[in-house]
Amino acid sequence: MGTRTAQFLVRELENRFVPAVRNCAGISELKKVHAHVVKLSLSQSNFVITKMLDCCDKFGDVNYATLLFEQIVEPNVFSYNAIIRTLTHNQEHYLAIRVFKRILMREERFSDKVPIFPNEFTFPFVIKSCSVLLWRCLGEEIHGQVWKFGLKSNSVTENALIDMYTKFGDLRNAHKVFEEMTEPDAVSWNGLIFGYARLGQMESARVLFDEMPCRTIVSWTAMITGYCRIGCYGDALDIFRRMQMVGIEPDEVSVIAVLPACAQLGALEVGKWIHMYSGRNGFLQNTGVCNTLVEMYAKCGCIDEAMSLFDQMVEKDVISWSTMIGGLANHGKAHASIELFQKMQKAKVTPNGITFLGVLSACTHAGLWNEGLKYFDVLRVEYHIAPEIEHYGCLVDLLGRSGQLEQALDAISKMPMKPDSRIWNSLLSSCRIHRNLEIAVVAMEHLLEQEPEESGNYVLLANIYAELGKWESVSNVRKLIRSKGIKKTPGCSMIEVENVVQEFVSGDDSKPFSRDVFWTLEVLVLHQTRTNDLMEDVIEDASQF
DNA sequence: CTAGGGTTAG
Repeated sequence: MGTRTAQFLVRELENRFVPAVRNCAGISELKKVHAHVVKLSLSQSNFVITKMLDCCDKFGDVNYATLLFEQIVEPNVFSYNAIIRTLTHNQEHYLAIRVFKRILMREERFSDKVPIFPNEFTFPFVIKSCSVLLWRCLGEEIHGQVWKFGLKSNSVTENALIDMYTKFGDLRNAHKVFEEMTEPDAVSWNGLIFGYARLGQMESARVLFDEMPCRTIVSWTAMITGYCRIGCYGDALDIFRRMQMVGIEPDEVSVIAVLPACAQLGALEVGKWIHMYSGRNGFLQNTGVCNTLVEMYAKCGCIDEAMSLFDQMVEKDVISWSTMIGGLANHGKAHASIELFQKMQKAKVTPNGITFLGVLSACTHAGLWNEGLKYFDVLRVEYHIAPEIEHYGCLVDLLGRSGQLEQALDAISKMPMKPDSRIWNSLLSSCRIHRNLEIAVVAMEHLLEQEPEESGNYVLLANIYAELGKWESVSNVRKLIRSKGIKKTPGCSMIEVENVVQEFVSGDDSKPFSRDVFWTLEVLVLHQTRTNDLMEDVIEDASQF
């Protein structure tokens, strides 16, 4: 039998494994196929191993992939690429780069062997891993390798470089790669747009967006995300509408991107339309779409609608549970929120730090101090979550509101991070409830040190003095505000009324119904005689109109 | 035999 015939037969044998590996429904099935591969002496076949590595990639089993790869004595560029791809796709970025380095080392150390050069299928993943790790000097080194291996005009590689530099916040080099491209495609433009969006520089993003010749749905979505990131939700909605006007049908990702804007603006009608649209197009199978819809309904005040959508979801992840738990807590339904958390544990979904923020705030709102303190321990001891500053905020809230002000102060001093203004604010308002001037002064000192320009802090201090009947101190604080020339930052909120999103800025009388609003507010205030001090300024403002 | 971009909870 000639060599050519033998090669043909081996190839034939290898090909038979392609459908077998492709049809594997999980890693255990792949292991069975692997057993056959070994039995037929094909465990060194780069072709078959590459197919199996792709399968590991699909099911996210990095360990098995590593095992498969490490037993090949002579990997070729296909198997190297497959293992790097698997590692990058499964967030093992450091390992991906280690394997890449092995290709380069091999070239130096085994010059007698068949050389292996990284190619256009290697670099996009290596560059991606490098950008996730934010490893700048390595990124520049790899950029050099791209030149060395003659890939500086491969568009996928160049686009990966653009993406990498924008992730580093290095728009200069991103532009440089872009300008050197012979024909930048949509991905290249989108890379730059997203780079500016990430930095919150939406004017620059907008210039590129208007200028680019080949806008895709990804470009529109990048703009929506960017506007949401800097809080320009109205602009995000505008872009979404314009996208539809030019005839682009929203997909799952763009729906997920625009719904937070609806939630923040209270644009319920748009949100409802997206819900219907998602139903028509089968998007409700997508957990992310449902998660953002639940969030939107909760933020727009439709907690029952949020709950029924949550109940109907085909698959709930940790975000779904956290959103619903937090939504219930924000609606004052503390017991329902805590119950749902217990259901989540029964459903064997592991909560994370954000889940506990919802639970803790529910406990605070319901006055379940001890329950809340218990959960603070549960998150640390049972789930090994390192509390972040927001969790300490909840802890200070729980201790403070239950009147344990010394313990709250003690907890703050034991925080592993520097307490910020929100922490001191929380303590301060607890001092006000429990009329503790001593600790209030401590909190106030820290607060004014951090935010000397924030007028609200002085108002809060004045209110505490007022509640304690120290009228002289009250007028001293007011004088202080005036002498420092501190301006009040106007409060602002938005709500949808008859399909139009209305923005309210405190003290603003330009709306046709401002009079009614202020009048209603006054009625409400009259019912709140105990908090007269706090509302004093509001009434003062209102009476001008 | 293989490749790249946009997405959700505080």
